[in-house]
Amino acid sequence: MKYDHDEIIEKATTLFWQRGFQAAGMRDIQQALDMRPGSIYARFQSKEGLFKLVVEHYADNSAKRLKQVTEAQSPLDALYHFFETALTGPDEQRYMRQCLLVKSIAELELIGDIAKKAVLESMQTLKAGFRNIIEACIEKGELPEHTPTSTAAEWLQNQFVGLRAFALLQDDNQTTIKMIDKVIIDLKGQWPQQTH
Amino acid sequence: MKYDHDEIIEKATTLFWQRGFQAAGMRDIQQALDMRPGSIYARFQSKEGLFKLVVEHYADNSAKRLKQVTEAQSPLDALYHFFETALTGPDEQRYMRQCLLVKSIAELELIGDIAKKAVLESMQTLKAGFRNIIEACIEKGELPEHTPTSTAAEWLQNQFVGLRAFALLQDDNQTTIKMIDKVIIDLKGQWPQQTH
DNA sequence: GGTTTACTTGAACGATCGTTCAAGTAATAA
DNA sequence: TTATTACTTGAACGATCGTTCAAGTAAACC
Repeated sequence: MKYDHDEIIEKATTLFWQRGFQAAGMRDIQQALDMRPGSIYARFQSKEGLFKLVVEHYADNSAKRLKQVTEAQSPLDALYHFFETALTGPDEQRYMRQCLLVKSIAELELIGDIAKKAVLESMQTLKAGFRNIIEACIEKGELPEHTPTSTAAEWLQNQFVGLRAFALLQDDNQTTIKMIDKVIIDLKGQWPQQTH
Repeated sequence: MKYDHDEIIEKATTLFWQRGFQAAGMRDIQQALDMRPGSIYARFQSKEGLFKLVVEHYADNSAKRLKQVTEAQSPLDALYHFFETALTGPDEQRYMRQCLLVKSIAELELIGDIAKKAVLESMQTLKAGFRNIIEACIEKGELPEHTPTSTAAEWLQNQFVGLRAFALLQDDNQTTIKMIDKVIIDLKGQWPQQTH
């Protein structure tokens, strides 16, 4: 085995993150990984098989970072910095502002069933991660007791998705930070009632 | 001229909306429009040229609907219904839940410069539309005077983007409506201060 | 030492991509 | 009536797509 597995996955992650599944051609992949087609197919069976591993690797990484937020002394502060880091990176890493999973959802129909399943399951994993953060905030008294955990988790993930699309187009970090501030304000704010 | 221009654009819009720019192949387009390649190229010069017209048509349409919201007796109620309509359509029109522009942003790098410009300009148009709605709400006393118009407009557009991605994956309309309720609550809520 | 296993190479495959073009048609202008 | 214009047709182009495969290499196991 000539090539290191983790190194391959990381290089592939960068490429798919920058270009998306469809636009990253096999020849791009071959060049990025410095591997010949036969090697890639012997290991990963197909472009989709490689992408599936990339998605899982990405989701694992994201889940780990959300867990760190949960375990911080102030989960709410940590959440703020998590958003800030994800959304205001340097320009040469601008592609990272877009969530790989969300980007993949946009092209979900042409990805293939195996990787599609991996994407949707990863979204569920992240949602659970956001939920844990909310619960940690309540436990530490940073959010009111009556905060509807499940709804707030879905809402928070949703804010994250929206902000990543927003930050991708945004040149001014100050504006992005203002949006993050608003998220924190609204997180502490009112929630819709069950009854209509 | 055998084919009606508006009809062509509308059929093309449906196809691009469902599939995206990249995934909609020329042969799909030929079939959807019932036109041969030569006809398409004589009129639109390229796939990108057709897509540009589709984007502009879509943006015009959206802008028109936002203007109707602005002119309603209760812009805030109208805004609510605008969100509801866009996000909870029937299942066979699920593709419409995704904003064509946002979907296009995800594949902005492989679209070509002409259509790319059209997409970004259309986003600006819609942002202006949201801003007008905010101003109308303030004028009618449905939102506080001190609401920061520009920030709120960007925020509102951002919520819309996030919700469309959310609703695309969401089977339960009740959950989506809860999210819309939250948007309206937060729109009336606090806004981040300039100072840090 | 021989066999197996896991991986690697790179030329080549068929399919599909966006696009071109010579030729045809029908309406309008001169 | 002829020329021009705007559009239409469908076969075909070269490029690129994801993938295959026969052949080679190197470490592991018996």
